Amino acid sequence: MEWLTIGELADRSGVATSALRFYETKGLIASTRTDGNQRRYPRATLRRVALIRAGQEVGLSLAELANALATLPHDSTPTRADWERLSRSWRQRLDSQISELTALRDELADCIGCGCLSLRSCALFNPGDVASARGTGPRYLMGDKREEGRVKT
Amino acid sequence: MEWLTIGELADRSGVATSALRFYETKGLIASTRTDGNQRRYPRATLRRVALIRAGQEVGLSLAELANALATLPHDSTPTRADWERLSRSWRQRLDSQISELTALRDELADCIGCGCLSLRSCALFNPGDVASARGTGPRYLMGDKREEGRVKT
DNA sequence: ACCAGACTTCAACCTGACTTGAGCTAAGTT
DNA sequence: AACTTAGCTCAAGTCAGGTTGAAGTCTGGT
Repeated sequence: MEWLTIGELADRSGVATSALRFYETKGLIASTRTDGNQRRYPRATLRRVALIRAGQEVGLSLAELANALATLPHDSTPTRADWERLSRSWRQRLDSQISELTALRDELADCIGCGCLSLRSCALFNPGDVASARGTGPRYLMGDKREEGRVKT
Repeated sequence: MEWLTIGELADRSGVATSALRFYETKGLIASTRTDGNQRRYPRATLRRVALIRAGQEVGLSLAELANALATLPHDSTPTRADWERLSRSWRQRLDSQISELTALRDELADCIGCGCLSLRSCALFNPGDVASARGTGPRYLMGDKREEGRVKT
C-alpha cells in the first residue's frame, strides 16, 4: 500500500494539515504511525477527505459526516453501494435545501410586488420552515400578529 | 407612538431577549430608555427584527445586515423604495445560492450514475466554485490527480 | 554526521451568534 | 409594604470548525 504523509495529503486534498489532524481527532479519518510517531495515511484517505469536503458543501456538519463515514472502510476504496448510499442521501439534502431557498425566493418576489409596507400579509415573515435548514438559534420569522412564546434553543 | 418592552418584542418576534440585546450592541436595532433605564422599542423594530431574521435565512451575516439596515430609519416604517432595494439584493443572493446548490446536485446525480469508484472523473470533486458560498476554510474539493499548494485561509 | 524542512503534541486563540449567570433595579399587583 | 416578574449590566461560557505558536523530534539528502 502506498502511504501519504500529512503534508502530502494536505497538498493533494487542498486541506490544511491542521484541519487534517482536527479531522482525525473527530474520527473522520485515521492514520497509522511510523516508528518515529509520524502519521501515514492510506491513499483511500484522499477520497475520504474529498467526501468530507463535498459533504460540508451539502451542509453536513462534521459530526454527521463522521457518522456517515463510519460505515466506510478507512483503508480501502468505498464500494459502489457505499457511495450510492451516501450520494443519495446528500442529494436529498440538496433537494430540500434547494426547495426551501426557492420558496423563500418566490415569497420575496411577491413582496417586491406588494411593497409590503405592512409586513402583516407578507409570506416572508410567516414561519415556513426554511428555518431549520441553517445553523442554530431561534427559528421563527414572524409578523405583527402571530403570537407565541419565544423559541428557546 | 406605541412602545414595546424587550419582552413584548421578544414574544412577538420570536427572538429571545438576549438576542435582541445582542442585536442592539451590534447596532441592528435601537431603543430609547425609560426613566428606570429599561429599553422601549418603537413598533417599527418588529419589522426590523423580521428583516434581520429573513436576511439571515438568505445567508447574510449580522454585520452585512447592520450595513443594509443602516440605511433604514430606526423608528418608522421603511419606505417602499427601501424595501425594494433590500429585497432585490437578497433575491440576487438567493438566486446565486440556488444555482450553486443546483449545480452541485446535478453533479451528484452524475456521480450516482457513474459509481465514481475512482473519483478522478467526478465533477463533485473538482473545484467548481460552489465553494465560496458557505463559511470559512480551505475552499477546494479535489481528486487524485489535481495538484496545487494547500489553500490557506 | 549534519542540516533543513517536515512532523509531533498541546494549549491557546479566533469568528459568529448567541446564551447563561450573578448581582442588582424597576414595575405592577395585591 | 411586600411580592413577583421583568429588566438591567457585564463577564464568561458555548459550539463549530478550525488556526497559530512554542518547543521539541524525525526523515531524507549530501
